[in-house]
Amino acid sequence: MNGRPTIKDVARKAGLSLSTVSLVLNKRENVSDETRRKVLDVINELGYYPQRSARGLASKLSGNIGFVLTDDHFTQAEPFYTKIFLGTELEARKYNYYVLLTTVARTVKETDEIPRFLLEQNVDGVIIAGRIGLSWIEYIRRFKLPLVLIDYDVARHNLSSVVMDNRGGAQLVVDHLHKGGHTKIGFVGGDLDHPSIAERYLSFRETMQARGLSLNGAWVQVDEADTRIRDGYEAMKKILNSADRPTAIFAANDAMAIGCIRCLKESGLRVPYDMAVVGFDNIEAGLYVEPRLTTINVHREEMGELALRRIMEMINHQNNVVTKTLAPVELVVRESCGIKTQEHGHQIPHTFSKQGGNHEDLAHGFGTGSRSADVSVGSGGTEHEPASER
Amino acid sequence: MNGRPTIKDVARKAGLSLSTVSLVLNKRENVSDETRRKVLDVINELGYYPQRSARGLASKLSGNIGFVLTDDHFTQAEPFYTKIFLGTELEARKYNYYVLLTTVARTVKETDEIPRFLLEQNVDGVIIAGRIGLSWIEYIRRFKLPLVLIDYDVARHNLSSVVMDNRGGAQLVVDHLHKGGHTKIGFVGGDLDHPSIAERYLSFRETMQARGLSLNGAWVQVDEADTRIRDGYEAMKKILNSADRPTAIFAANDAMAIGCIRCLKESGLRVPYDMAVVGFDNIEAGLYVEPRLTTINVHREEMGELALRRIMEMINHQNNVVTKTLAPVELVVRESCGIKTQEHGHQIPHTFSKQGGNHEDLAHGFGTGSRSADVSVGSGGTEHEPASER
DNA sequence: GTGAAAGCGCTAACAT
DNA sequence: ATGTTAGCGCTTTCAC
Repeated sequence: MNGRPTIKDVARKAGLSLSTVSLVLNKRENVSDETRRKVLDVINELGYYPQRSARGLASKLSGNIGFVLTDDHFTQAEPFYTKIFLGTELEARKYNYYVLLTTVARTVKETDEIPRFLLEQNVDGVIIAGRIGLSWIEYIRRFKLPLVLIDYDVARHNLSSVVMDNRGGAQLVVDHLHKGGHTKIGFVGGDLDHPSIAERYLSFRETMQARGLSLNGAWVQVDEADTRIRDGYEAMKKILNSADRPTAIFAANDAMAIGCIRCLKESGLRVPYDMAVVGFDNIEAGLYVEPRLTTINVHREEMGELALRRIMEMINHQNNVVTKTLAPVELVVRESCGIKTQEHGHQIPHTFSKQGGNHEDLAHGFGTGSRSADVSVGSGGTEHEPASER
Repeated sequence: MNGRPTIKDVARKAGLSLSTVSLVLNKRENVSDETRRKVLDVINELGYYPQRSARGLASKLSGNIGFVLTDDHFTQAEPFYTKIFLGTELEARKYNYYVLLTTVARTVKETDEIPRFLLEQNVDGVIIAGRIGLSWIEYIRRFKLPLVLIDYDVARHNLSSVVMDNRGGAQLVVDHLHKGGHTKIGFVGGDLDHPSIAERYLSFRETMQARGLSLNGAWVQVDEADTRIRDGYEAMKKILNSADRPTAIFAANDAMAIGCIRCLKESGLRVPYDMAVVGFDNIEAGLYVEPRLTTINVHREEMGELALRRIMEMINHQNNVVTKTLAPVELVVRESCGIKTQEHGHQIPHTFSKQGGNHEDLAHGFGTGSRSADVSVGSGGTEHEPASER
């Protein structure tokens, strides 16, 4: 931490004043090209880097962004939020910003620790990722810092957010099934309080109607308490009880879809031949069910990136307009939707993103011949196994 | 970011000087109790918090620790390093330190980005977690910052490290199998360049000898290129080719153990009845194989904690003695080792309808997502149930 | 376009 | 035990 060159050294060696060097450092316009060159040369020669805290103190900006995550989200096996964080971090480098990651309990309690970066004015903006207690959002708002939510939103708070295009995704699913010949499509959901689930559900209904497909109440089960495997299983059971059955199920997320598949298998039904199933989220487990799950994918890193860019805009331009950013989604076609059945050898329609194949590399396990040829979009993937040498 | 009270305001309101307030802030001894009380009261009243950058500039300490992780480690599904990071972060709060998480490629390339916190003197110490290119270690060493490795070590670099007790773990495994009546124990490994794998292997040999158990060369397969499922599968195949077969296999990690189990099942052998299998690491996937895997667990958060404490010692006391810290491990007994099953002679229930499914907690993003990774353990033999509700 | 000077909010000698 | 006084390394008016 010692003996490293300071801006003073640069100024002296360049035969210029501190302020001129500072202007160059901050990429201001009013510096002659010649001067700029000279300063840059000296900086390079000396291996100079401006020191963070000094900068922060003088500029009133910390150069940090706070990234808040509930602990359960951070440590869950599905690396959803870690990837979002990674996207944010990578993007932040371009702005020479740091991301301070902190986890919190779901809701603020009196006794709880408040992220210190708020109290110490150590961040210029805050990103909150994932569903979190309203109390946290309200608490953090009071600091009057630029704030962006990722993968979550609260209608009544009018905050900027980056969420995946849930509506678009639901539309992709319905259209895909429809094109595949399905007209009797059911929906399985739960926890409609969650904005993402609610949007998927609403968009499902809208798209069905827009395509002239009729909705059957018995095929739509959205009253489950949660959106986990068990809930999907239970919802599927109810649907199977109806006299007339749908030929395809759209599950509000992959966990529920997996539950549906289990239920169908237990009932002796074959997926996708007797019933097609499509999920949402593209979690890794979707690759391990049989048949592998057709689902909707979103580029997680991109979401983190978008949020960071938005925050930086707010910081740099005092631009506090509330924006709702939609991260594009794509359909990942695997076996569970039954469009390309091996029996009939149908082709996969062109409308599907080629990038879907990228996610195949999540494939787990190794081919010992047990798995039939992949029916997937894009190139075959590299195999990937759980942590070996970590 | 404005109008917040400064140390000046506190001093004025308390009728004291700046330095006295500063002394209180920094918990120095030479302040009368009365004065301290008064200052603390005013601080509370004003809601004052010292500002990070100002502190940093004056004290020459950034108040940050750099946490370096290779990107593949960070985003892998097994939340091993995220939990270590979490442990570090939680512990850092106690010291009022921030942890700057950054990911890097495996090895330093000329074109690569160097973690900026090094260049900007924005950290007081660095933690590197997981196996990483030597070039990185060498590069970072040059900054002369306190440095601690987690879950990795490089013999010739004489660095402080926190690693799990690999030798102790291997001993636990051998002793457990031995006590269960096994005397013919095989070992499956690979990539002996990895210090953890090498230690497990060496300790396996040592313990076997110490217990008077003979080693059969045909039962020890450590030449696989890697330590993944596939490698375990191949190694197991070789062992099964030997005329005389062991009754138990100790795999160098869980991935390999899973490979062993697959191979055994394909060969029509029953685990644990025909062959017991024990792994190492306690990865989640070990809960989803059938039978569920007996393994060695380490408290990940604790490892992160220990490293942070060590770094703080180095920073605060200029204590640069090199220390090797062992994080304690524990045996997690499940069905694959056959000990418990034999004793109690019960079947292994493993159906969705009864247990709620192994993937019950895969729900991501939304939903409750609580994954109680409770590892109830001990050679005491407590049965460990996967996180699932009913 | 460049320089001089005044801080930013804190810590750390050094006095008292 | 408390106060005085310099800075820490940078940004930012404001002159010129």
